[in-house]
Amino acid sequence: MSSEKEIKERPVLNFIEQMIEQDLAEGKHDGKVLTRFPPHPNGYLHIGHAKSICLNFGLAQKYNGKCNLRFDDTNPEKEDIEYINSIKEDIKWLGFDWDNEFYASDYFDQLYEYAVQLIKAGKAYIDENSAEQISKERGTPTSPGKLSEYRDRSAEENLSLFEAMKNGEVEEGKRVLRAKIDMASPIMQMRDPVIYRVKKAVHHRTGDKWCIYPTYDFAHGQSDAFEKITHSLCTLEFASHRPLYDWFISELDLYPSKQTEFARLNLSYTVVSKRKLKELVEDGHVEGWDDPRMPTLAAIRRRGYTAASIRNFATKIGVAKRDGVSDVALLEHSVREDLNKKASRVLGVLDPIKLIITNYPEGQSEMLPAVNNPEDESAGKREIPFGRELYIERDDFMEEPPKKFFRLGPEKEVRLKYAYIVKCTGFKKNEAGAIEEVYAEYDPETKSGHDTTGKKVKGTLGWVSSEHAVEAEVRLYDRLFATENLNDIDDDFKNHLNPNSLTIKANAKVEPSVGSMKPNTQFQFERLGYFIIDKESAPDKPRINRTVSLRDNWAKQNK
RNA sequence: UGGCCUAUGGUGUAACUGGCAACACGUCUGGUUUUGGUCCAGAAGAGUCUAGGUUCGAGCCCUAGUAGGCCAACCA
Repeated sequence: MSSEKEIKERPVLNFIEQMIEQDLAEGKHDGKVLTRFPPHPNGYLHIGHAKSICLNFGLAQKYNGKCNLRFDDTNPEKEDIEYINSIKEDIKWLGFDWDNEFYASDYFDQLYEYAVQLIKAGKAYIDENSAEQISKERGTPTSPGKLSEYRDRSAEENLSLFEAMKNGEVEEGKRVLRAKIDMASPIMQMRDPVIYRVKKAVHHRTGDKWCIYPTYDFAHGQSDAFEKITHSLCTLEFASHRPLYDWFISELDLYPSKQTEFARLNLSYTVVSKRKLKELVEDGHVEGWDDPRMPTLAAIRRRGYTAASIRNFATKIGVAKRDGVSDVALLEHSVREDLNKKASRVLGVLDPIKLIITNYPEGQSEMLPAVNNPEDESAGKREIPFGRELYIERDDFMEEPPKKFFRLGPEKEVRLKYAYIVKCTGFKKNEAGAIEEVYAEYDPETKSGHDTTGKKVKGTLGWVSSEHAVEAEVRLYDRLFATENLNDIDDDFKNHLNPNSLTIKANAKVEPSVGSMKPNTQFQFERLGYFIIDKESAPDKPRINRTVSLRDNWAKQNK
């Protein structure tokens, strides 16, 4: 019995946690765990980065370690300070804080010294071939490369040539520093990789101090080592760089940080690639990087996803080496789960039609108490106005309803949430044949909370008093793409965009309390979904974004 | 004529390191409900890529295949 219990309670560890616990058990790194999140400040963070952030910061928390934020800024041509700020904002929003804020550029001096050291040891040389020539001589994965004609220069000559590079005496593309390793290696990265190149660009931090910059391979591993990172986690595509990562650590006798690769996140019905996202923005398929349909953290936040829901999602998808596609349904489940407990409920009508209670006195209205959150009693109550003329959802009335339709139709009875039971007595159509008004009679004895009739109805409808309603613009978002797995296609991914990813309900009617909500307030429109007041909402006409719809068994049945 | 990685329900992960394949999402039933939400109860769905081998016993180990991914930027 006890063993059975132990099994159940045994924590499920991913392969990285298993490795760390083994390292800890063996007393490696003095029992320390130091990770880092190393973004390249050349774009906005997306949900895939969130996985990495949760992993790196989460590991540090779990094992009482630390996690650095390090900007991998080795290419001044592509980087921008704007991105640095947005990256920091996103990480903080996700609920994490870094131990140190570092930049690869902090290490440029040291890196330069290491390059010199390599040259002196005969382990690096200046190549004067063009990029094209170098590429050609590198060979292919199945055939060995050719030795560069410059490979065997003396250390002295390399040194002075390198110094000339550093001093700005060399044009871009004319000379590079290469590590001298093995041009026949089956690992392409080991075929004398370029480790320094000339770039006469102003760096956002070092200004014009340098006109040569280290490549990723010469900067990343060393930066890890300088910071004494114990576990350097990166995505699968860097696996073939690991031998080189280790080579530098060994040749330069550095702290033995260990690189471990895990599968990046793929999400169904969207793309998670900076390049592709950029294309969507630039081609105008979305309104910007924070268009709520985008998988960027800025967009997700604007859409109304909570940080907790993203963290929970990251936990649920786990970490492994096999690359697959996670289901957005799990992401959606994660927000619903979080918001169900936190979001206040309000009434709103997206696609309004009039409902007139013909036996309710004209000019009269009353305030009715409504529960703010049935999942959280402490959220309290509020009062909402009821009157003779209401708006209800167009979908909630059918002229010829099927038997399982629990809403309004001729002769049908429903409860108006927090109010009365009403019975439909008729309706009016316009010339086009669309329903314009629905008529009903209410039973005063069925007032919510005071119903003495014992009457039972199958359906409950949301409504808004037309006299008191606030008009709002509601944006309904659907999946950005119509294709589930965008990795499987062989045509342009933009052909798979979902044409209905955005629906704007320009004249939604919402209960008065919504009118005074501040931007970024989240709530549930009962029976409809979770929503957020957009950050650019206008006070006179709220702009509201739908985060996610509620699960809807009725809609499912009717598919 | 290469190297590295991966393969478990529809999806994502587990399987105490060799002992009846589990959890979550999704799907489907039923119940509760003044949200067709939540919640509760339950069901279906894989025999672990294939073929051999080791073993009393293999998803885990070995061999050979197969399939997929990554590697040939002066990107990261």
